[in-house]
Amino acid sequence: MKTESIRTRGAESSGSISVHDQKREHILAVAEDLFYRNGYAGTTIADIVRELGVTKPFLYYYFSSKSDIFETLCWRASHACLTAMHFKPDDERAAIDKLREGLHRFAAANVSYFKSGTFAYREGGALDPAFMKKLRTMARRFYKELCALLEQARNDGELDFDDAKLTALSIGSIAGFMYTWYKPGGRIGPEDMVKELTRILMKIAGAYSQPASAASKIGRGRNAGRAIRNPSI
Amino acid sequence: MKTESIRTRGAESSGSISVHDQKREHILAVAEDLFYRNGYAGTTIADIVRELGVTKPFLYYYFSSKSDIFETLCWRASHACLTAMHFKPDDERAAIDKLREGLHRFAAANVSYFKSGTFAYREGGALDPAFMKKLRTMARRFYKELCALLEQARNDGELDFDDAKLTALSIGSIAGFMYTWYKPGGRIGPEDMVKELTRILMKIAGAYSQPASAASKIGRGRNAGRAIRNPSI
DNA sequence: CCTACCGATCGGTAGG
DNA sequence: CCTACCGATCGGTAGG
Repeated sequence: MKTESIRTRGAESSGSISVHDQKREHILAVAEDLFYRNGYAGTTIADIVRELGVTKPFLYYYFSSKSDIFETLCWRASHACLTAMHFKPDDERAAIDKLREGLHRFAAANVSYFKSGTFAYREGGALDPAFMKKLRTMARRFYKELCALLEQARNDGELDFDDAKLTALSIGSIAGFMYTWYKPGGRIGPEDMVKELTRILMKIAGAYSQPASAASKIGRGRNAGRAIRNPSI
Repeated sequence: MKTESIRTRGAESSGSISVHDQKREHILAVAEDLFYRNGYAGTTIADIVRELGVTKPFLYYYFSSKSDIFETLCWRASHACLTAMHFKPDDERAAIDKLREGLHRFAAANVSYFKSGTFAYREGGALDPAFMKKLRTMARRFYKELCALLEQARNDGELDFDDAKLTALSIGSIAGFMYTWYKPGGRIGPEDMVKELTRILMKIAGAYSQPASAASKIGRGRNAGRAIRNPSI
């Protein structure tokens, strides 16, 4: 497969995965690609088994239904993306540093799960309402955590933005729509893509400065224009 | 069909729309809402006619097929959003000013068509390949025009960004994913939403300063709840 | 784990 | 002979 370079799940990479789980993962990988390309309703069980070279009852031995496969994919990807802003309660770092790390994790998760990361948003009508509710709760927590960090960092004088919620939604949107244009193996490799995306997300938050490695590229002073807008800082 | 949408919109605002076109527009409005909420495959002809309180043959008198309805909606919205960066050849203004106007038009079109603006991306599998090709050509031109303006304005010393294509795609992503969170009648009215979105888009491009008028606070929108369909800028 | 097959529901159209 | 529809049902295909 093409995209497993970034997605390193523990058991899978250590080789201790059972044959049963291997077959399950293969079904999931093929189904993920078909759902990504043709949508939930546009993908039939017959499509999946044809691509796998197996029969329908084979598939139904591993999964109870079409939605079972879809929800498994959906949950994995959404969980990976939406827990990026979780930090341990004893993490005492500055808000701006936690934000930068969290947004980097968020960008990395979205690049890694670019096929299924936003299934929940695009195919909400096809999902079980109870399952959707759990995903919505997780998404709400993500935005709550992101908004809190944004406002803390702004109070610290590190950020410049108007509306926290709208800023957070814009950040989520860049990752959420990435599936329409990102393809692995393109002009920009996955690692550089994550770095660039993180920079753009920090830009939306109105970060005054970038990490030293990136700041060297800027010829014209960033702080000159910003300082005029917010003389209080 | 696809090109008559402009004529229909003009007649709509002047009040001289025929009874035939009124009924056609009513079907489109109901179908747009259902496609938006349940997706293309998740919406049946039976759903649409039930919501309308008519029969299927009534609907098939106005449209030749389910995809005919969908493509009409898709084309209108995509056309409105993706022509935002068109400027007359004799427009001699500075790139930064054209960019700001174009991004404002783009934000306004996406707010106005928040239900159907990104049907083409989410439901590509359901659309006719030839139709999809026309949409992709239009999208490519949008990004080409946007990239050109971005690079011109950067050469003028007005912008600060790394990669033009990635910046343009990020700008498109914010508008493209807005359908997941924007609802008219929310905390921020449509006019303020367009202004704020435009500011955020300019921020991604690395604009050093904002126009004075945009510094106004967002809050109680006067026209909250009324979607702006025809933003003449 | 396959062959064979089901209940239901889909988009689209017949005659009047 | 046209328009604007209605009650009933078509052939094909979906998930299971």
